[in-house]
Amino acid sequence: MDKDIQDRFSTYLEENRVKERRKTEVRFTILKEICDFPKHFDLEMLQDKLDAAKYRVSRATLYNTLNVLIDAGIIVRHQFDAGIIAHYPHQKPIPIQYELRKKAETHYHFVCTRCRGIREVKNMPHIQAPGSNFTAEYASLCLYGLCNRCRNRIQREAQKNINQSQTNKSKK
Amino acid sequence: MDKDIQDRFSTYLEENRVKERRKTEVRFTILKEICDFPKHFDLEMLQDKLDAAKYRVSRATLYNTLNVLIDAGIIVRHQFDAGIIAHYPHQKPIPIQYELRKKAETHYHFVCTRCRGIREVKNMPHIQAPGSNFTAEYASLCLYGLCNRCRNRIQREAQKNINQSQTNKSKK
DNA sequence: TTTACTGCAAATATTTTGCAATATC
DNA sequence: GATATTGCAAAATATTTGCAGTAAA
Repeated sequence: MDKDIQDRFSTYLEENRVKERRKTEVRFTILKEICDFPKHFDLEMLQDKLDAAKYRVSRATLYNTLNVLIDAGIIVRHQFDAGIIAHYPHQKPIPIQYELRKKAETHYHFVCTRCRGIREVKNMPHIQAPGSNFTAEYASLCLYGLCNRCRNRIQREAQKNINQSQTNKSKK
Repeated sequence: MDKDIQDRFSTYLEENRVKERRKTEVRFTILKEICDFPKHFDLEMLQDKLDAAKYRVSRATLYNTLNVLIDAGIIVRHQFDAGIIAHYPHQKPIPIQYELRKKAETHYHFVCTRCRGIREVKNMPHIQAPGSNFTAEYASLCLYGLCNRCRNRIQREAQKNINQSQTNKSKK
């Protein structure tokens, strides 16, 4: 499976779609590490993984390689907090995530608006685009809402507040 | 319609969902300008619009207000180039776009992978999420592909290349 | 009168670029 | 040998924060 992806990347580099592209050890090593991630990953995770493998790559090269891989159609970029999640002070945005496109195509993403957890949901919903004159190559669907844990937590907190206000009333 | 949105913002500010929030002239003025945009807009466009209205607002306040509006469920954030568009040197990413949530819910977005144009498509495709145990509040669907103009342009260019290589052959 | 909001400038974070050295074709 | 890639550090961008002054509750 990894082999298949490496081959596809090879073919892309041979194609010279954008300009002449070269097959380098750095690019294939980065791709190899990417293939090992079970889910999506961010830049820092990738950097750490390469460090752990004692393979030093500069940040600039990492950004460049990720773009080449995106252009090759091998990985996709996700920005999961775009949408309806506000960025408040001291609450850092979700870093941009990357994922093998092959994997991304088998599921969709559910983002909890409270804890910001990202859950992969296996069954891709059926999307039926109405008659239109463009060719969609790729669809990105992100659902926002509350995960079970946060929904329960909110309910418990609401209950606690009600209890408290009743206690306060009886004091008066 | 604007009135309705202003009222909803008012209600949100009174609710103190996150912490105490205050109704300020700045916030309502920004929202008023936002309501005027026919489509999505980015931070710079909003800043320019406020400048044109001779209304000075600092950048920090603008970011803060946008987050408050997102949290209030009045606007949504879009990052249209997350996905399958590579960021090459000298090719700036599409700036983060904002849009009235009400508007966003009536259409979806199609992003051309070549010219990066964003087209709103009126008919929202029917999305049927399979049985799952979370409550989706909002769905963001982005389709990537080639717009008609770019598809034609690519075809023309391909044809030109074929013609050229034939001319070269006959020279030899 | 308490606490949130605002503007400003500085600090952070993120991504890109210019250039010299290196590797691929 | 010509040109793309890489690493490094500096630059450009984008966003956040600290703080002092102002305004809303």
